[in-house]
Amino acid sequence: MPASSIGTTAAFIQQRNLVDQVADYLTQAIIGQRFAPGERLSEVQLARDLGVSRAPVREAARLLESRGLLVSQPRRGFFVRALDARELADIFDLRLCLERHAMEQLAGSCPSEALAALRRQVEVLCEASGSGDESRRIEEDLAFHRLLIASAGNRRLLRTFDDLAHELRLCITLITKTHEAPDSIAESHHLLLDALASGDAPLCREAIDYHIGVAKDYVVRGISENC
Amino acid sequence: MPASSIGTTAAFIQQRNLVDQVADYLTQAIIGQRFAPGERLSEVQLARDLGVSRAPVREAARLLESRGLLVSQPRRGFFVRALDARELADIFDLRLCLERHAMEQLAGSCPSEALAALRRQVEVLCEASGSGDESRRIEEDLAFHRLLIASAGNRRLLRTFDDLAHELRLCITLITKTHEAPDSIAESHHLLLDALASGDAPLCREAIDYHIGVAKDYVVRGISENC
DNA sequence: CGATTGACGACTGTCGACAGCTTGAGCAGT
DNA sequence: ACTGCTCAAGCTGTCGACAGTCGTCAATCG
Repeated sequence: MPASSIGTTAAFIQQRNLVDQVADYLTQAIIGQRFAPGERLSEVQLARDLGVSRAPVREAARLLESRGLLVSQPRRGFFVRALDARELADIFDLRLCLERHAMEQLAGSCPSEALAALRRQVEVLCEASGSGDESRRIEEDLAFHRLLIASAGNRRLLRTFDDLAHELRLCITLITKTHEAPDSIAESHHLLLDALASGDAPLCREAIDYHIGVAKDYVVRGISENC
Repeated sequence: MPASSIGTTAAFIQQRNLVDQVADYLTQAIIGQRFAPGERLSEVQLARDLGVSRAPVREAARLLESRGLLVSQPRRGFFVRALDARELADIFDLRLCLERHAMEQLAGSCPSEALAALRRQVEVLCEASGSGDESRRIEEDLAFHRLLIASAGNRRLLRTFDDLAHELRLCITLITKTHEAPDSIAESHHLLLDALASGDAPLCREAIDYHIGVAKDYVVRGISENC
């Protein structure tokens, strides 16, 4: 979805399920910081702007609420999620919890196809990292970690990660706006591959702990400096 | 601060909300097996039966979908979630992931008040277990594990557990309908307390692994025999 | 001058209605 | 008897409208 089309709001709503389109629009607008954190969103105004009725707007907003991008107050409406340092730390702690579980499970039995797929994704990520397109780098990074979780074979775990990924995408994007990400991030995924290949569970745990720890420090420090 | 006053008052006031009432009704109906697994639910018919319009029914159904009690297909509507053995195993695997994380974290630093609160909850659970009220026993059991997660201090982790708890409640209730739960279950929570009190991380991990493993075996075996 | 109250405006919660899609029954043809 | 088609009924997706509620701000009172 080209970022330019978001500006022409009414034209953008033309193709699929209205709810999904509105949800995509809202997601992009929040990620792109076109709504300020904590800002109140009016259903009627959004509906007017997008040229649809309130029903799909309301339903899309509930969807984003379940994804943690919006919060609602009864009879007051929806507000853009404002993340403080503590919530951010909680998000990365949960992320560590999920990925550590996947890593430890894969340490025991990681199918060679899964490892190969992860290796390919790291290559894609490194290439995206060199392209200078920050948004693409973030997506490929998330895609790698999603693949890691998916390789563990637990669909419910994957669903939980996908839920969390929306919040991750939000805070990572916000930070990247003001802080350059170090180039070493993409490369550091090789350490995860090495740990998986070794089949050593404690090493896998150590690798993912370090990896997520670095990312967490990077984001939490960025937030603390900004606000 | 008496937890009862604030909790019940707020709940009572928000209960005026039609969406929440419909959600409660649907939840109880699904848990109580008044809808068959996989059964299609018609928005119009539910609205007629409950004497409300489709809007709150639709919104409540989306809420239950996000909780994993319903699934939706575009232009086809909502269906009662039917759990197979694999999904059940996935649910308990995720539960282990979350609780293991909380236990390992608490092993390092478990405030004495938190440990005391957990101890009290185990007593409540044992008493409920002896009362013969299966529904109450399940709720007190879930309450203990919720308290365990909450003690770790990560709100995002707690939210994830709360989401999962609806699915847990569903499958545990279904199993309990046909299979008597062994009395030892309530008592076995003491092992978790002992592990926490010891402050030994590997012991904590071992304790929760065993505890969730027993519960998982109990439920998965029940499902396999039933279907 | 500060606190209180009451009216105004905006918004959410809820409702009934309509169009297009899905489904299943019934009919025609083989 | 079986397969394919038609069509009617029911359903979801979406819409516009109304009523009750909340925040705001000015007028009033201590």
